Amino acid sequence: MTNKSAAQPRRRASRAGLPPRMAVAVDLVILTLREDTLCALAIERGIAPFRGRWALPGGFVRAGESLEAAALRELEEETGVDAARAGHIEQLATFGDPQRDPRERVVSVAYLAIVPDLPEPRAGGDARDARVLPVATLLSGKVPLAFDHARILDAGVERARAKLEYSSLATHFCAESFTIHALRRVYEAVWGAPLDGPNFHRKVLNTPGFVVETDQMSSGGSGRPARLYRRGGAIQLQPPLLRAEPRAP
Amino acid sequence: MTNKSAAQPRRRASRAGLPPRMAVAVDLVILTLREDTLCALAIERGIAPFRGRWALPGGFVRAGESLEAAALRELEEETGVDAARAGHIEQLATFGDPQRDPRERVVSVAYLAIVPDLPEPRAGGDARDARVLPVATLLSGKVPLAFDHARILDAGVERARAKLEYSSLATHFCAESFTIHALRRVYEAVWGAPLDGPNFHRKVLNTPGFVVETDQMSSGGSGRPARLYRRGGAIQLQPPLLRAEPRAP
DNA sequence: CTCACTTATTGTCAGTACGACAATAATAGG
DNA sequence: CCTATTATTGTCGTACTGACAATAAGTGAG
Repeated sequence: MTNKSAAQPRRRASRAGLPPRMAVAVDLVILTLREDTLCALAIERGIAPFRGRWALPGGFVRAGESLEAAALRELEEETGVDAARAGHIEQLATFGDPQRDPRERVVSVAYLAIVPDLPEPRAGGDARDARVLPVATLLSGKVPLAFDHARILDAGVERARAKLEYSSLATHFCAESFTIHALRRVYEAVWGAPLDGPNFHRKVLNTPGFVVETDQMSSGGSGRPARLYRRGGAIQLQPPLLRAEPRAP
Repeated sequence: MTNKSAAQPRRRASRAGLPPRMAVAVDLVILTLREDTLCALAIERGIAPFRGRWALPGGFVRAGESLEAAALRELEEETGVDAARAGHIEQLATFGDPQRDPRERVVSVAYLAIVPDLPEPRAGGDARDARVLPVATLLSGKVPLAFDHARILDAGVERARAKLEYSSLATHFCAESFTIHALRRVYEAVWGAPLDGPNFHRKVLNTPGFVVETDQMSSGGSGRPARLYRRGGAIQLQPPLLRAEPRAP
């Protein structure tokens, strides 16, 4: 050890000269609504490590491929959904604990994707099975997730919850056109709390650029038909749709 | 192209077997207030590439070192501020464009740090100079930043602006104890807009857990002495301190 | 010591937004 | 035609907001 400082008079030499190389992966939190329940795509791993455990879809970033491109490629590989059909995709956070992958150092950049009407996935590649499962099930601990994927999923769900307040993210859970009621069910599913129908209705319509009216109405259901709306141009909601805390009497 | 699928019967084989390794770095957006102006720490690079250009402080992640540990280590190396004295540090985003570093593929995880009373930095290591410069100057384009650091800095400033609304981040720009006026100057500097003093005062005191009263008063200035407060336990502000849009008459 | 000046803090007030909930509208099914 | 069901609009009291006036409590000049 005595030769260490002698060989490296500049204390940063080892860092600047020889940074360690690491594998870089992307993992995806793909959220969708199934029967008014917030669900995420999960993969049953067919190979070690964590063989047989559920995990988030993901894979390694290729040489010359941007992080976003890797995320979109994985999204399409695992779900068949291309970038156009994905409602929304954004970077979530990066997880780089030295021990998070038992094989070797892997730094994983997590992405959050929202897909309306996610098709039933098919297993393929390293996956033994692939399913859309309720987020509550995946986070309950009864089905332990591989790696640190429980933390990643939790971060994704929290991000979605927060962004519903001040962005138009909720519309990306819906199809091209939707009713205000459907939009409210998105909020209720993601937040896990009921909202007052009439007040929600008014707030959405009073938020400029959130939704735009179409001349079509919903059909088929029981009760009065509802007007259909499309996503408006707004990205940020002004004013935000804050989570209501019940008023004290 | 015809031999591509023939050579790889399993389309994932190359990915699962041989992920490319990349250098992983952390870059820091270190924000502080100097004379009511939002400033960031910048380094004048002493080595190629971008020699002579200003850049954000940062460095490579070491083997066996977590991302957060690398960020804290760089923070201390560049400013002498240890984790305890840093008001706040959080992961910002990860930048991984294949071309962002001309030498080789480098994936950089950016961190946002808030430091009250940032000491005047000293140049060292690869840096020819180190200074605390106004964010407006750094983002004006007059002093082009190295790599994609302008984007990173912009992301950091935007994060800080957003978080002032719904978190107690602003208190981390202040020293241990501070006046409401000082807190307001933080908001005004970061948002770049003046706020109404009396209304701000009331809002801060009506937000539970934002600040806690001390029994001390400010001294020395002209005018009535102000009560000193400390950071409260709240992390999220409920209700949030929304950026006021001027009321239409 | 008194007064002008400066800054901190509290008050006032009208307009607005919100949550709770009532009322009305529009369809389907019997 | 009647009822059940859902959509949409109204009502109302409270709370909050922004604009700004008023008061409190120091400093420094003379």
